[in-house]
Amino acid sequence: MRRVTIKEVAALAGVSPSTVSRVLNGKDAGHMRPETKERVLAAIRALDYTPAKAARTLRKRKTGVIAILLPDISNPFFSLLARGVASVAFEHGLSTLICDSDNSLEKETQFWDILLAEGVDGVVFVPVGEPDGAKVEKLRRRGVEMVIADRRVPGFPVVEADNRGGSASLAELLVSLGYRRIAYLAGPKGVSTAEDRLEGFQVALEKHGLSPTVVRCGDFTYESGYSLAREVLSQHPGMEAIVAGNDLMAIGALRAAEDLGIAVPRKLGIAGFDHVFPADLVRPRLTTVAVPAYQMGKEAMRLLIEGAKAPERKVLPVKPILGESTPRR
Amino acid sequence: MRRVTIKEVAALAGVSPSTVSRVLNGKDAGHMRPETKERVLAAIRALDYTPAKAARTLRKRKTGVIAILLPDISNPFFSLLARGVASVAFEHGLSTLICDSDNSLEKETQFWDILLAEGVDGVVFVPVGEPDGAKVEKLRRRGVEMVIADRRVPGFPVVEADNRGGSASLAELLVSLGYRRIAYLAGPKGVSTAEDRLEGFQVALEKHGLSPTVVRCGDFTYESGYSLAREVLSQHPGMEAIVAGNDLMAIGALRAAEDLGIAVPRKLGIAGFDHVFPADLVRPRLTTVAVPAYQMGKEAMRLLIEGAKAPERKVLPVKPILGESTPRR
DNA sequence: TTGAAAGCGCTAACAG
DNA sequence: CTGTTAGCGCTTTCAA
Repeated sequence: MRRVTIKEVAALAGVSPSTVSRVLNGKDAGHMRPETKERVLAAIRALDYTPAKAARTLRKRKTGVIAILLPDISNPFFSLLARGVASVAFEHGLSTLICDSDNSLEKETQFWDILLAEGVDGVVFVPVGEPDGAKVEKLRRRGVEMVIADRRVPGFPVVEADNRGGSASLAELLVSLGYRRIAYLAGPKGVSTAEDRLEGFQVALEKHGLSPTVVRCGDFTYESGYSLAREVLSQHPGMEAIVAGNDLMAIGALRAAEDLGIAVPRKLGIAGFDHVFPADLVRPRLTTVAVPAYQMGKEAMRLLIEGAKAPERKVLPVKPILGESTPRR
Repeated sequence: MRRVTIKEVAALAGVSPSTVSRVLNGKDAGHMRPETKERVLAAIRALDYTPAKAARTLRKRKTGVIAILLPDISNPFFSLLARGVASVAFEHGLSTLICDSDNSLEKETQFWDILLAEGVDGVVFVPVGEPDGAKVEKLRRRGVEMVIADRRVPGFPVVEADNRGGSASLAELLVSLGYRRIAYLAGPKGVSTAEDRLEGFQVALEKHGLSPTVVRCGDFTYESGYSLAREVLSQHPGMEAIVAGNDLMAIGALRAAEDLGIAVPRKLGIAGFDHVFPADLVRPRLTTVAVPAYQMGKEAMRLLIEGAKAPERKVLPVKPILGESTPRR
């Protein structure tokens, strides 16, 4: 890749490289002859010069690149979150490296080394499960800033949704609609999002002297929602509602009910969490809890920029959405 | 960001930096004492050393980073495509910079400068519309490899779907089902994908002495599908089918019909293109044409790696999917 | 207000 | 088989 260098620009403008560098970095405040500056700018334009970031990085020890490491970019929740991160990064002149760990802890671990080599200035991290402690510790020692999004990891700043609260409201809603026999299809163990939602739900039910009739664990995918729901519905014929840890699983459950000939919502209520795009596409429309994924990405990136001054934890409000998958009374 | 350097490793291993470098780059084939190599490896492990990519880049004039510049990562078609690109890049030890132009030509243009500064080795490019010729030409002059995906740009290697063929098959299908009065909601002008699909459809209809009753242009979003369909359906009460340039628009049309109280498929047939995840979620399930987005990403990345040796154009086969949104007869 | 010089961490000749 | 040397393109003292 042939490059125009700062030297060539300097030569054309009849100045030294340092002068060009000063113009490039805005370090000419007041004390540079406007004429000189103009000559430099002209040379830059003439040669269509773009400074090499690698050289700059080497010198400044800052890459101007941040990474977002997440489980699956084709999951609408995460792609929205990623857009939020990228938009704030872009505003601050930072580039965004999107790293898709493909729901694999192993791949995630490999990425830590890549990010370290890449020398990213910071990372917004959505862990697959329990992250590799040693690697993460190494990053921290090396001074790479890190903010966790959507899920908690002890000892790191985090931006998350009010999962317990949202889940509790959802439980209240279902109870008020008259549902009693409820199956809960949770997300994966060890993921705070999944656990908070389940606990929030259970605690709220207990206040009414109730508890989920069945609890099963899935992995937040459409497929796991489908198969768990199928299983639960065949084993428990009188089930009144299925509540899933996220919308994708809830939509899987909806399909399972459909395939089993169980009418939703007449015979079975279904609810999810997240309010991703597909939740409004299915019929009946999903009852769910809206989580501001895009804003979560933005907030996470903001915390990353603020660094040490930032709060250790930011909780975003959520909002229950009453769809048509849970009418009754 | 404190860094362990190659010098420190060399010192600990009691060798010169070049020796460490040789180990790092596998340039020790045969002619290095195994014992020396072992000492170096031990030192690397002891210090938990990771080479600085910036320095390497500066020296080798290769970053090991490729970019994928696309209109919207939260569009399921593109996020799948991006995953395909990233997976092949990962296999080859390349990092992937995902650049979301947010459907804006201006932002897209800004990205070209960023990518140039970043010094990416190559770009998989899904243009928003007609790309900025000057910028793209500059990239090429600077030796940045580029492959276009999904849409054609004259003069660049491209991986695309058989849009004309797929659209023609779809037209045949609809005709055979008995549809005659058909509205076509096309994608944006100037985008080859949109134009090919429209033309393929028209040509196939003409063979039967037919042509679309109405043709409108949208922008491939759910919203544009919704509003165009609403308009068309109110203005042309007897319309038998709406065919959209992609699934998102088709789903918008489905919602419009729903809101207008027009029964699909009893009163109106609807078809899309792409076969993205949501197409199977809506009811009635969408009749569409499956485009292998993930594979398209993979192929694009492969072309990028093969470089000049690669074919100039690769067309991926598509497959019509008969859903429930177009029964009849 | 500007220039000269040193060096960020690495690799690639060229010696030895 | 391994070390020495000279940069890659930029920023940043320090001096003028």
